[in-house]
Amino acid sequence: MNEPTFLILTALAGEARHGYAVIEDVEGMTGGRVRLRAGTLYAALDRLRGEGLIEVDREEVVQSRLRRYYRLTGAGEQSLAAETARLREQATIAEGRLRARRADFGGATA
Amino acid sequence: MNEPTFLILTALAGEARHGYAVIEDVEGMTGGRVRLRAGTLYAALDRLRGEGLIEVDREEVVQSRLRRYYRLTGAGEQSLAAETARLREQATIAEGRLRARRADFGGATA
DNA sequence: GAAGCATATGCCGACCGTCGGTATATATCC
DNA sequence: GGATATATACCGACGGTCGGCATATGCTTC
Repeated sequence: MNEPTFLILTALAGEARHGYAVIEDVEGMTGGRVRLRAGTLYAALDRLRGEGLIEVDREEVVQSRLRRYYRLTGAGEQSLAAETARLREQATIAEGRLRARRADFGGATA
Repeated sequence: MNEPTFLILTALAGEARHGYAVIEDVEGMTGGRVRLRAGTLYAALDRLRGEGLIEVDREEVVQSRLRRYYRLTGAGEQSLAAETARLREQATIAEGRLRARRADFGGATA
């Protein structure tokens, strides 16, 4: 799973959100580092819907603008949980190796 | 940074390794889940070298087969550390939301 | 009142990185 | 002799993201 996809799923894990709200939530979540492009977001939303990881929650019209809200499905929740566990494992492995490296003073042990 | 790239960097964080050894280390590290394709690996190795994140450590000939060993550069180490921190942060955010969700019994609070 | 920005969805071509296969070559195992 | 493991490398195909554009409305600023 790629980063944008993971972030979109995480945004929807909080609560049902419409597309633009996902962009904003992801931006806040990443400290401004990631601002999803419209093309990326809506393509991913369609794809994720096709995969059954998210579904349309409801549609609202606010100030004559459509808002389509999405929510995580059970499969989406499981998928996000699995991906999160994977991320954590990989981070732990990488951190361990990085730490061992530094204990070496850059490789000059002797 | 994509997963294969991250895993390659992590493999080289342990010690200098040649291409095929990276494939094996990544396979072990992921519990057999990820077996890098030759195309993916060598393309990534070339790219990473171009970006200055890794460099050739040495070359050996074992049983008339060439082994080109790569190692992480200082920039590569920093890059991997930053990526690892990012992974951990995102995992923490996602976990928090998933936990909050479950505390809700799937949204039916009332 | 025009310009610019935020909101909101959506399409499109370009690009990057990975996949999957193939090529090449040697050694080992059955 | 054929399959598998080792080891590097190239290639076309594909998927997903980028970046830009289109569309439309409302709000703010000048």
